[in-house]
Amino acid sequence: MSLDNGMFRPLIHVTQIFLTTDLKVRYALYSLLRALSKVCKVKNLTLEEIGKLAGVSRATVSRVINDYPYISPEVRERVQRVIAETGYQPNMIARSLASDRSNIIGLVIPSQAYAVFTDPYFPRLIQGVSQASNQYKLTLSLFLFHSREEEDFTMKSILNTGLIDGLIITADRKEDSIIPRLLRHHMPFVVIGRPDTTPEKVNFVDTDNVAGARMATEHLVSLGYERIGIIATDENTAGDDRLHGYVATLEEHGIAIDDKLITYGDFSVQSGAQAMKELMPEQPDAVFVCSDSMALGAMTVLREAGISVPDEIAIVSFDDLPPATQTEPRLTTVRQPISQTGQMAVELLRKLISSDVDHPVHTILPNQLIIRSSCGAAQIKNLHDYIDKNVVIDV
Amino acid sequence: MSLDNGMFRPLIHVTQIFLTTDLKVRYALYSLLRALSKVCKVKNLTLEEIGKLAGVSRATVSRVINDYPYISPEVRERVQRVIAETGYQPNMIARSLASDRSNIIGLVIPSQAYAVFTDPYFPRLIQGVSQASNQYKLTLSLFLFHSREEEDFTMKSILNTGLIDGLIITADRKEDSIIPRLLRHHMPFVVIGRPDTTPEKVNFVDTDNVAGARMATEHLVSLGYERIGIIATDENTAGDDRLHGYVATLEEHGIAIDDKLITYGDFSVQSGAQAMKELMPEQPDAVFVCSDSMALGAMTVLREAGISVPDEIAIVSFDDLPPATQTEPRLTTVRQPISQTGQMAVELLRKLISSDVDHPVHTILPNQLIIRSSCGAAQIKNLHDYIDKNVVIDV
DNA sequence: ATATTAGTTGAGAGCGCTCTCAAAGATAAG
DNA sequence: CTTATCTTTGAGAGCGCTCTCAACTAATAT
Repeated sequence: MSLDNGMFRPLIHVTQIFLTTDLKVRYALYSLLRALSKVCKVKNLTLEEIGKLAGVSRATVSRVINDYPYISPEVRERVQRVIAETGYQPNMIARSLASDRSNIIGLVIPSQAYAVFTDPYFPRLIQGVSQASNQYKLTLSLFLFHSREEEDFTMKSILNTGLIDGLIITADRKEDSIIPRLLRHHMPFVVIGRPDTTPEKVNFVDTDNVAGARMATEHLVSLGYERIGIIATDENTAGDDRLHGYVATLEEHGIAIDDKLITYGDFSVQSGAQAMKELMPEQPDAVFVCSDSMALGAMTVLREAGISVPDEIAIVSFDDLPPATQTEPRLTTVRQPISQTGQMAVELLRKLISSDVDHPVHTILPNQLIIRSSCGAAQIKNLHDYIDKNVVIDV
Repeated sequence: MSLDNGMFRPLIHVTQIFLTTDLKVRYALYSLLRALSKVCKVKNLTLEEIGKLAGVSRATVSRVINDYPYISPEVRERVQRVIAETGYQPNMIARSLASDRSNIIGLVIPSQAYAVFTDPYFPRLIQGVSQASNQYKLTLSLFLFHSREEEDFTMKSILNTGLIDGLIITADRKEDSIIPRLLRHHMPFVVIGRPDTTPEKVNFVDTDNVAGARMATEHLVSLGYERIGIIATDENTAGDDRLHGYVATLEEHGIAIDDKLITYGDFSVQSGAQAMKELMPEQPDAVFVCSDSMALGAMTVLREAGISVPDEIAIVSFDDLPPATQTEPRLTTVRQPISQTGQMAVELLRKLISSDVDHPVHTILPNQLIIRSSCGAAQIKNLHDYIDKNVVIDV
């Protein structure tokens, strides 16, 4: 780039300024450089230059930075001082090229479902993944897709350009999952939520949806409810597992399963409202709603119909996200450790990337039942009966 | 890595397989490679190897890929065929190192405010940014911070390691903004929302909050309301601008500003409820609530108090996010083009990165007034009076 | 005493790309 | 036919790191 085209553009790169061997001159040049950096973008220092400043070779500086043993204390100290003084940080891209590892992981959300941008579940999950990424000095890339062509194109580049070390997949489709493709490319990845196909070959982190649904249903049964409906979801395995937990619990208690009491939504508020409208003619005395968002919709419908919660119908939901404490009455719900799920996924992915894992790992995190007002427990039962590590009373 | 440690680990890297000059042998080797790739991770092809397969040099392949002119049609065709057959994609990291450009941009959310993970505004914004990033083949990195130390550390690495080409900043703090730091480092960046300090030096994309608030307030005034309250926010410039539009409009109509009718929230549902409780003793006949989320909280409080919307109090809000159509009555609200804001930010950032922009650019996108039921317009006015490009009637 | 080992450093060869430069052939102009 | 210009290609020098190898010193074993 010549100086005359676009005078004073903030991109004049200054290199090779440290080639002189006189230490005083070098330090003078460094001050100059610092002054210059106030005006324009100055090229970052390199290992070589730090080496020159510290009077050692590039290799030695690299060793100090990467905590290799076998460096004399004096040299290490000298190099570290220069690094501290200059604020040097190694160029990630060069490092990636040389080490064949970018320290960039991707969070992929293949589904284009409306709920992905609506349900507070995802921000929370992203927060957990982000926090763990920061902690482990990984750069987190986010991949959302707005059409199948876009997904196809972007996935191709993720898999072939070598930029991404590994992936975390969430909200995958049941049909046409992207998992086989990842498996084929031998890309390290962790799925959040139980994969629908070949879970045995896949590393995943999930919460114990069956046990969570069992707790919720058991709670309703123990409170004496008998016509217990469910608003499940049929587009993902979490919904399947929760439905399964519900069915199993009722059967254990000898309560017949009534298909008319089983409805489905898609995690959105509207779908919860819709499902509750389907359920009302069946006159359930309690409903296990498989997400807080759907419970929000369901409760709005009940209020409009003048049906009181929990007096005429009890509600227990799933997630324990902010909406759960903003309803009237506040929701009894199964708390998922969402942020922790994201963190565990990152930790597992790290192990996969460094080949520390030989066989697929399945991490299942426990859920808790949070008892508030929507289930009617306060009116009926002595709450002290519920003292249990998996139950929190927050009436 | 030796073969005997951890047999068949999927990381055996195969290189230099194309060194032979006999074309038939080379193709045979390629088939072998493909078979091998079913079993283990095979090193990606390189420019050099594609060149060998096409019988040209690395430089020529690079030219084909980067659409340089001055390539003979036959050579271009031949190279493209090899690329298509092999599915070759250039290694992004090597490309970044050589070109000093990573094509990675960062989305930074410095604020640790609760609302960031709660207000549906952010998912929508992220969606817009992501969509434009995909479109322009940029990789989007997400930077959320959970503590000041984490922010400090991560920003340092963003600014010094050369991984990130440019940043999009949103939800910046008013106090202790990160903008000066970015300016000092000459990092290309675009702010979403008007920056509080030195906006003249900063590239930003914002929606026209003043005009939006004017439309909302004007609408309420034109419907005959006289005691018009506001739930603003004081932690960011969007709130300032909306308050400003509200005040200006009332003054223009000769309506005295009553400080008791001005309250503040923080975009959360709870804060909206809280503010409405403060407002109720003042008996406003209409309230301009500066976000849908806060309007949600406000309307819950009103319903609990048995105050009917819009019969006893009219509500107009801001955002037009999903909650706006899920309330009863549905919200009259100022629609922000949130996704488009994110897209514009990416487009502007691209220009900044390639130094196509000399002076700071300020893009202000127009908002629309969406008239639904919560303002009482349906009962009072002939809606056809509102035919205007900035007004949508959706009663 | 010498041989061996451990500790400490630098030289230098990559990683897979981009981009400049020069060379060679083709074409147009004199 | 020569000279100038345009088109087309390859060689090769980086980009800023990592990592192997070899060299040298100092400490320990034989």
